[in-house]
Amino acid sequence: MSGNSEKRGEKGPSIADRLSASIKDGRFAPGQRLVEAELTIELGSSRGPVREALRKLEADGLVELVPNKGAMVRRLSLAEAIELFEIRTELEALAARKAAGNISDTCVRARFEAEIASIWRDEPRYSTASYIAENQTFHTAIFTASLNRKLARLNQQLQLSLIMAQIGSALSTDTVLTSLYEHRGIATAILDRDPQAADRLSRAHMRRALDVVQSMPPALFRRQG
Amino acid sequence: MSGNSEKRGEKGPSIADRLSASIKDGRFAPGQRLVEAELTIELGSSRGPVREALRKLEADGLVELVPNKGAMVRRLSLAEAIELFEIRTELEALAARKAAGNISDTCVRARFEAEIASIWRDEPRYSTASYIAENQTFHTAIFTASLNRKLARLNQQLQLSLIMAQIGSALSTDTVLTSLYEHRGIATAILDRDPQAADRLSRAHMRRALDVVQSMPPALFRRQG
DNA sequence: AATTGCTAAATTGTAGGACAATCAAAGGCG
DNA sequence: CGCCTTTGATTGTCCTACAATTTAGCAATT
Repeated sequence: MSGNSEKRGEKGPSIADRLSASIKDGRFAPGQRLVEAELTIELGSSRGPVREALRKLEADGLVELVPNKGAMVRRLSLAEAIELFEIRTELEALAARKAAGNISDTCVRARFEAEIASIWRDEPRYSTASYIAENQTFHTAIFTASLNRKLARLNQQLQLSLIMAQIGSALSTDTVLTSLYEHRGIATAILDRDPQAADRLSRAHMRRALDVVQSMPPALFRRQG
Repeated sequence: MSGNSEKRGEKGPSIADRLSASIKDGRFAPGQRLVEAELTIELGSSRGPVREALRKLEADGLVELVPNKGAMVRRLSLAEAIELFEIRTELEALAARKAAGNISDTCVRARFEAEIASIWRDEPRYSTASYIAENQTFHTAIFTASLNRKLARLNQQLQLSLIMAQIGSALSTDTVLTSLYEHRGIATAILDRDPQAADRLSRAHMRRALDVVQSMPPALFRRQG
């Protein structure tokens, strides 16, 4: 029953990676059920690996797993989004402080500058999708520069991508522009080796982003929060 | 090949729970290899569930999974322990602040007081093992009182239990006593609805605990860190 | 003697089939 | 109309088998 035989020879991305990509792309919509048998066919694999992949994605917070019911693409309630923002505020501020402390290292600085280069572009951001990607890249760059691997891993688990996927469509160009300016401020503080400013600006950025999220139409979130 | 047939009727703890308990108890030593076939016999299950359990424990940071090599009980390097402390400091301070803010709620207060009751006992702590358990209970109580479920889940993933299991044997009674007094200070600040004090005392507690960890013999940690 | 190369064993990764356990909906009955 | 039973779908688990990979041991060469 191996409909596709093209994957024998190559070591392509793992099952979990492919599923993860499908979710982030929106190919699987939030709330959609993920039936093991279907994924087995879709991914050309067997139930064992599919189950393991689902467990991994659950740990990453991308899917919700209900015993004896199955898996579905996770959809955050407003309350959950707020909880995530609270945590993220602290971790992001910590990462920004540490990044500012590490930025004297030539290697760290070079990599950081390269990764955030796109924020200095002045052309307006027409596509919210591309802004979401840029936003993700920027925040990840800070966590990378913190040189705390566990912190960088937690960044993945805090589902910024999920939140953005849920509210992204409702972002105004104004919001995007403000966010961009704040990014520049944070980046400048880090490059200036100013941990205090990096901490302060990072927290201000998160607070404003939370305000934006809270002003979104409730329909974007799962009810019962 | 079901050596044990006692689990058919009852819904006892899951495979992952039993493995997790075995690791935290120290029945499986840090660094020990966990071979799927052996666990299959030991747990009276089959390879499928065992593999899924190992994946879950990896996500919780209890075991290390190397592709095509297998699983081993995780052993932290000193650098990893320090990274975890950095993160934990921020999250614990956040949890303490929020707990202090929520403690006016009668329900939250009652539960919190019940869970931390043991810290008011004045008898000396002879057994480090029981102190480790008491310590874990105390910190978990704070995270619970924060009413941020994601935060409570992260608490589990920050492997306080692993760190304690590694260094526990080398703890002095002096250290234990100091820690106990600091716990009382934090608890008092929370019960007094004083977020600022809870934040400050929590950070001080973590800083001192980190100092203790850093003064431990390096042999307790995995090298290459 | 040390190093290299090869074979063999051990272990993981995956496939596929089978069946019990559980949940959700459909239908029958008072 | 509401409650109960049945039925179907899906997950949870077990089993076997085999390919892929790593590890260890042995042999041969330098």
